[in-house]
Amino acid sequence: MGGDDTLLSPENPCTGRKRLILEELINGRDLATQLQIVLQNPSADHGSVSVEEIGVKILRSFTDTLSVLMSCNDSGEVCQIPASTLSSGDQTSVDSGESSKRSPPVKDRRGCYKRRKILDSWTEVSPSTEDGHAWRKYGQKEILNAKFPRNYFRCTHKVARGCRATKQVQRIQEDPNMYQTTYFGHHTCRATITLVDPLQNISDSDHPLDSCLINFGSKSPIEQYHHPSCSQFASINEESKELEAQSDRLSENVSSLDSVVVWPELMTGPHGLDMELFMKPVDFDSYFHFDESEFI
DNA sequence: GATATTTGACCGGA
DNA sequence: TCCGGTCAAATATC
Repeated sequence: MGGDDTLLSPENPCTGRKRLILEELINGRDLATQLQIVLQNPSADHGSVSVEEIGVKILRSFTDTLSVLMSCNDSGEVCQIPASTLSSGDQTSVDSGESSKRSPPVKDRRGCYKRRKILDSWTEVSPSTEDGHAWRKYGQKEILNAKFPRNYFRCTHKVARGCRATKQVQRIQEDPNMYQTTYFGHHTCRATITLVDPLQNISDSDHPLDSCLINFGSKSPIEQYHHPSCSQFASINEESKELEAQSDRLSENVSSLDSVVVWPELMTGPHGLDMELFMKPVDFDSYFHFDESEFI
């Protein structure tokens, strides 16, 4: 429990991918530098390399990186895309393969899910279940040998923005005034507004990991656990709601890049990636077009 | 009418 | 086979 070092552990299948990601990012950075030089001195002789060629290479680099990231994510976390969203109306075409095992009524799809793997989870004990996020309750279950039922919540923006964050809340038997909340997954619905500040915290701090602790302010839980990948993203203060409104619009465009940017370890690798690349908000869409549908 | 909650059914891992 | 996690229809609330 506690720190999730799965990303760093040797047996983690993502470790090799991380190396690939790093290599691709470094390659992309070098190509971008090369492009910058060419653009700054268009008249100079840069050999046979054209701007278009460099651009294609950069695009390919980003595409490869995203591909590796997506494959890593798929292996570690179960994607629970509802059949309705996959088929978008044409259920029979999608169902042709799986339905051979069992043919439930099309109307009743209850229980059709993949159980979550225990990854990316952390627990908090707090007198309040409030954490600044919008949650929607989707289930309640009596737990064996537990006095109180367990409540299941998912992010309100699950459908709208594909946010897969969920949590389980259970009152503590010994102290009914306290709630044990177990979080699963990150909020991708509003991660974009925290892209700059948390990373700056990391860079400014003498102890980068300290900045990964959750700060709940007045609602601070009695007990906190380190979140595997800087769980400050999971809690946003109330005063940030105005920012949130802006980020909501932005997140629809760049949510697919969240997992790329929030990796602090990418900035501290042996290759010494340029921190500015991550600190400054970059409008990638202005330069590169990503077709997210390719990864779904 | 839209959104949130309740609750029984269902599935899959242990 | 049991139990925990999720789905989705029914119901409640705004």
